Amino acid sequence: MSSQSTKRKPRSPLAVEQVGRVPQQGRSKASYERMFAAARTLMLERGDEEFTLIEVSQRGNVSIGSIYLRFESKDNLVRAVICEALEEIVSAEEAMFERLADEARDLGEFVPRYVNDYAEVLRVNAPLLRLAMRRAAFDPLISAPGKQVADRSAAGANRAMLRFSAEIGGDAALKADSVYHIIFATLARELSLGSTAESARNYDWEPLKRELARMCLAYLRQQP
Amino acid sequence: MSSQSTKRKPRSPLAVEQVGRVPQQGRSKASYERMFAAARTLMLERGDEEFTLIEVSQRGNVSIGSIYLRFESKDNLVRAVICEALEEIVSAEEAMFERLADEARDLGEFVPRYVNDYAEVLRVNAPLLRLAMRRAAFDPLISAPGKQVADRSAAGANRAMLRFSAEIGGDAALKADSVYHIIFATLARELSLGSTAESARNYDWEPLKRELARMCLAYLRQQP
Amino acid sequence: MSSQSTKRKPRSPLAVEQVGRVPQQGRSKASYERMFAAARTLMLERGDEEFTLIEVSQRGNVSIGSIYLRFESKDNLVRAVICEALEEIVSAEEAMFERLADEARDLGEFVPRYVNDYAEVLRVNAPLLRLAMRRAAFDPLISAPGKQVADRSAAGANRAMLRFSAEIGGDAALKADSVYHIIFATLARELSLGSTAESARNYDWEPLKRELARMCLAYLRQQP
Amino acid sequence: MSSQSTKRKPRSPLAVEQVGRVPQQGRSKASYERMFAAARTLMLERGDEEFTLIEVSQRGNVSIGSIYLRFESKDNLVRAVICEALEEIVSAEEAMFERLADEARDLGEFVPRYVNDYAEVLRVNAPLLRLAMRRAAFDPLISAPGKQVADRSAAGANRAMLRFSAEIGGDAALKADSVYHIIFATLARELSLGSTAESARNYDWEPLKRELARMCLAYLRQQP
DNA sequence: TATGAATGAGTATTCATTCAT
DNA sequence: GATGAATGAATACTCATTCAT
Repeated sequence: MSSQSTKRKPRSPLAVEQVGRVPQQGRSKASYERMFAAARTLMLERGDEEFTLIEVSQRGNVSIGSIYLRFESKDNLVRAVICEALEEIVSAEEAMFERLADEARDLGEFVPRYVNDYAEVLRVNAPLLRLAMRRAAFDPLISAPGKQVADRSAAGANRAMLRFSAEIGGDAALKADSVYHIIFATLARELSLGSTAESARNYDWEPLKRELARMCLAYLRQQP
Repeated sequence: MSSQSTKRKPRSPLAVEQVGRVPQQGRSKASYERMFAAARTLMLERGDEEFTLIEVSQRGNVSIGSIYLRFESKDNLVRAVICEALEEIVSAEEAMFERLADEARDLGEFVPRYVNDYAEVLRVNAPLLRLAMRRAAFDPLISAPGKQVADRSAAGANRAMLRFSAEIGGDAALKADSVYHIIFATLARELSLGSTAESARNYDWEPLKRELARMCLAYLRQQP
Repeated sequence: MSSQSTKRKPRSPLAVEQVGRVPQQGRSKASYERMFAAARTLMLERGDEEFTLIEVSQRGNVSIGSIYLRFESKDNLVRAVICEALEEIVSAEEAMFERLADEARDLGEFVPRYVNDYAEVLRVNAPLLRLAMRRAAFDPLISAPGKQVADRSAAGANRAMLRFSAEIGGDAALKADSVYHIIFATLARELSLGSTAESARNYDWEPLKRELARMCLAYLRQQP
Repeated sequence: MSSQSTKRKPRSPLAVEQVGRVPQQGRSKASYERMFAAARTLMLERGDEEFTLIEVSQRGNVSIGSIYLRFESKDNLVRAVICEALEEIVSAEEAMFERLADEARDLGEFVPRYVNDYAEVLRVNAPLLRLAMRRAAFDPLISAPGKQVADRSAAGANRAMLRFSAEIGGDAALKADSVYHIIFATLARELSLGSTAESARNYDWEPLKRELARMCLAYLRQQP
């Protein structure tokens, strides 16, 4: 009703906000940003738990107490960093789907572009996404929003593909869903989302994406 | 086949041996087995580092000192357990390929069976494989043998598929390799071999395998 | 009796006032009351130090700074609450002695009534009295007024008993003083005023009071 | 049956032993003694929790880890010290009762001696007994053995008095029990067992004991 | 060989108090 | 007067590794 609800974009489509309150005022905000950034940097350098609050305090130039003023625990600080990354991914995907909707006129155009663009979204966010997935394995406060992100992703991809259902032979919904899973699994693996053994991939990234798209297209178009 | 296989049983096709010496004699061997088994059990219960050498000592009924006599460090003990699991996987895969060679007469028979059987091999070994992949992300002494296992796996799959290269349209080698990667990625993801966020998968396992096989077949058979 | 009692209501017969200034005006006073009440409640719930000024600030709806404006420290806030309780005890005892003076006509009437009524006064104030005694063990700012309360108590009891000195055999003053000490010690113990090990007393309260009175009477009346 | 059960005095009549294992061998034992003594000293200097494990480690010349080898936690270390004190009190009381049994021929001899001797037992052990009683207020692992000690004490005193029941007028058992409670309460209070406000007692100790004994005797002998 | 007691560095968290606004 | 965000010192506990016996 008020101006509030009309102007603002709905912050966080994820149920993620509860972890750490963002202060709104100037100095406060700045100190919040510093500790958040310090934590983020350290997490990227070392892994999601391999850092000390003392380090955050020193790098971020904030007192230990300040950290506890915003985040109830080290865990919550870690979660906040991860959740922010999840939100960024959601935004990036949304932008990607909008772009694809304009550009792709048929399945043959859509699939390769989707594979490429989605790969790019994941690649850009891979470092924190890796931490997110690792942590989701044991932390429900990460697996829940993580699941949301994954579901959105799947839903977006399915919706996009089903715009071309006329081109799809057989059970279009089933095929689209399978395609999404296989694409995500392949890209995730290539980006070592899930910390794989062969992290230093020597298999070529570009050919894989191309063949992956071909495979999906062949499958989608195939009549039963 | 090689001279290697005639003289002694081919212990560890992997370059893994440096990690912990297996004593050949009775009492020593028994105590080695006990500490190894205790560590393996604890790793499966809690994760690859979430146990204490004291716990190994108690459960395995061996002294702390004994453990250090066989394994230079806790890390090496963990590595030994993981490497043994990798070897088991290699064996299981070899058995699988032999079986498939007898049973599958054409690509249409081979691909679905391979997907199924490989899925089973991975599923059975998933718990330790998960630990292996997690650890490989930061421990070169695991990522190296892990890479070997992966390469063997890929090579085996490629070789098997190329027996039917006549049925494959276009660049058979490229396609086979792509297929292998995509199958592995999809199965690995489904088994959470990389600790994914959506660990409690609600997507159906059986349909995915079926569609995965269809996709691969459609792709392989497709003429350029 | 004295000039003191005519001009103003005898606020605090104890040398306790230094601890926290009570503001006289409306809003200020109200906020003082709220923080005081919040502290008192928390102390009764958790013990005299087991609460946080942040909790006082939240429950009492006052800012941390306000608390420091009235009380120089957390310790002083605690002291203020305890001292108020001591004053209440003094009032209750004075009322009790006035009542007893009217009702008790001889030693045989006085002693049992005194034991009963004093027990009641202590019982009602036991929760904060317990905190007072605990703290007096190490805080001179509590032990001093605590001593005053105890001395008043002893003096009142002695004075009352000595009204019946004709009935007392031998050194009436010594006997009265001894009786007071023994009565207080026994009641205090029974009320766990001093945090005793056997806090859940199973010994019966009523018989003890009766026998305690008998013991005191037998002693007081006994000729040397 | 074995020599074990005949030679050894039954260690710890209290169910207290579970808190911290006493090592039996030389060097181990010595280090145990050092950390125990250091903790005891610190507790007497500062109170039962007002010390740091680092201090124990330094004063006792043992590593922090060693402390945790014997005591699972700081709390358990504190408990062990307190429990040992409780056991000493039990021994001292037993010795006292044996002595009194030989010396006291009638109630008139027994009561004053008992008051004196019991006062001495409590006085000697007062410092740790104070800590014991304080802690018993919130720690069941102390209140339980504390209750045992108190019950033994009461039972011993009752038994001793009832040897002279012929001299006691009326309900001897009730009177004896009342006398015990009142004596203990009075002595405990005088020794500030329970951290009293007037810790620096100026009332005379000796007269109180004398009058306390008189009071009890007058009461016990009084015919109903 | 085998033992297992001893070591001690390393870290998340709390909360009374201050002081810029 | 009033506020409440910021401070930072202080402390129990873990566990891989060593080495005297």
